[in-house]
Amino acid sequence: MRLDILQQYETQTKCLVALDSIIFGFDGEELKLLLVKRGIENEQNTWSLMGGWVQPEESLEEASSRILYELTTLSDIYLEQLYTFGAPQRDPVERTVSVAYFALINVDDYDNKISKSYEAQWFSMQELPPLLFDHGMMVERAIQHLRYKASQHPIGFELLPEKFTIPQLQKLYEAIFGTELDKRNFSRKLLSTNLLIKLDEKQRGYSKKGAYFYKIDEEKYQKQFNNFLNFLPGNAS
Amino acid sequence: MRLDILQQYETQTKCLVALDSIIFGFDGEELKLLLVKRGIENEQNTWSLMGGWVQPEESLEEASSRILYELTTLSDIYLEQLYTFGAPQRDPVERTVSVAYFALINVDDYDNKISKSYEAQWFSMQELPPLLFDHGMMVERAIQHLRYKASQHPIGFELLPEKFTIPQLQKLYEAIFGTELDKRNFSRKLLSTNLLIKLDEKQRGYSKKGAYFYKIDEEKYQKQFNNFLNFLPGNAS
DNA sequence: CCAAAAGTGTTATGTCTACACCCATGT
DNA sequence: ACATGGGTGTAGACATAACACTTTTGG
Repeated sequence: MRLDILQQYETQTKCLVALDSIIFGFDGEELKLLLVKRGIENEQNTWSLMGGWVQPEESLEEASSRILYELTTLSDIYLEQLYTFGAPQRDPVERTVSVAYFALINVDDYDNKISKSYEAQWFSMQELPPLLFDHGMMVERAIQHLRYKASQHPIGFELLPEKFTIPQLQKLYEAIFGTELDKRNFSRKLLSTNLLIKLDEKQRGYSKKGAYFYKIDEEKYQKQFNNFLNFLPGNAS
Repeated sequence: MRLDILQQYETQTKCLVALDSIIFGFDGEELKLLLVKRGIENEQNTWSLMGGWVQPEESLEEASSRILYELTTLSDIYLEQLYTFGAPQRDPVERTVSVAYFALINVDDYDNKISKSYEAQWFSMQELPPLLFDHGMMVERAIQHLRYKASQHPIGFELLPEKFTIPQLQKLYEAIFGTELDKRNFSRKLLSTNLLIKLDEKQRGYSKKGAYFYKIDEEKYQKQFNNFLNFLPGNAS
């Protein structure tokens, strides 16, 4: 029996194992996706998700943060495994199983630090270019998952700067769900979680009156990572 | 650029890609897990999830149904990708990335047809033996996911025979959530979905009065695979 | 002073929860 | 006739959804 099993290991064909990151950002108005240009075979200059290979001594999580760091020089990013894609012909060069991770970053944190070695660009979710391989499916699944997560967990904050206003947050949720929300209901629901701390400072320049900044109550946020809100808008029948 | 990329493919280390199935069943009283005995190195006679290797020409989904079929001779089983486990040392023999799928089957469908080549056995979720590798983590994640799914989607039916009674269904949900539910609220909520069709036939033998059988309205069930119930019990604060 | 966005309360509606009694039948 | 599980209704609490006016201030 023991030998049988060890022989089994030897006779199996191995696959390349890749990672691809669906990187969402928010610029205050629109939900964005970060893509890189990748030339490969006759798909030269196709836009693609940021990806890489898993290294012998690293876990999948480690690999995906490393790859994200290589592109953005950001660490401590919200990163979650999404789904694994392994259709035999998904990569025409060679069979590759790809584990997709989805990441949320604040566009402002990123913008300056962008590594020059990648041709990377933010795209509006409404105007995505054609994507490499099955990356379109990955993005589709990621947006679904983002909607679910945002409705159940206070995950939306990950996409905003440390200090943010309620109207900014509302715009973010409107962008994620592709719908309009009532600002009175929105702010009441949100504040009722007691996860937001109101600051004395107001946002200047955007509106005349100015909106108060809030920050997150990190402590409660960590503890209370369940039982959040039902943010599904009124017209979700 | 093109050559660079192709070279990259060649220089990457490949991994074994395995599949493991978390197979849930329900016997009318308890939620069960189907495990197989697997002797390997000094872990001989350890219980393990049913697993296998992905073959060169098959997708991950195909591989997991094939493996499930090999064990149960059942096809058309509810099967969903759960998570991919890839810690470098998770399999001491050789680095293996394992894609975990979770499956729901009706214990009655299975029992007779069980393939003799595997030493397989149903275990109560309360009395699981120690499991191989990181299979315990897989099971933990699977039960969490089952709870989520069962609360959001009419997925519980997959674990029951074609004809079932409301009390059976309630027992199933109680087993999944590890809690007691109010039968009046339960049946009202459930029937309000209009996904159940009441049959003329009554269950005999279990109770004196007998409970009516229901079956699922397949058509609606397929269409309405969203916006199901909030089944979280009253004490879920 | 006016335009533009911020901020705030109330009411009606629907949903959820808790709870208790009668029904059908096999023994 | 009685024990066992099946089946049903209601009232109070709570959450949601719809809705409009006042405030602030830069230009």
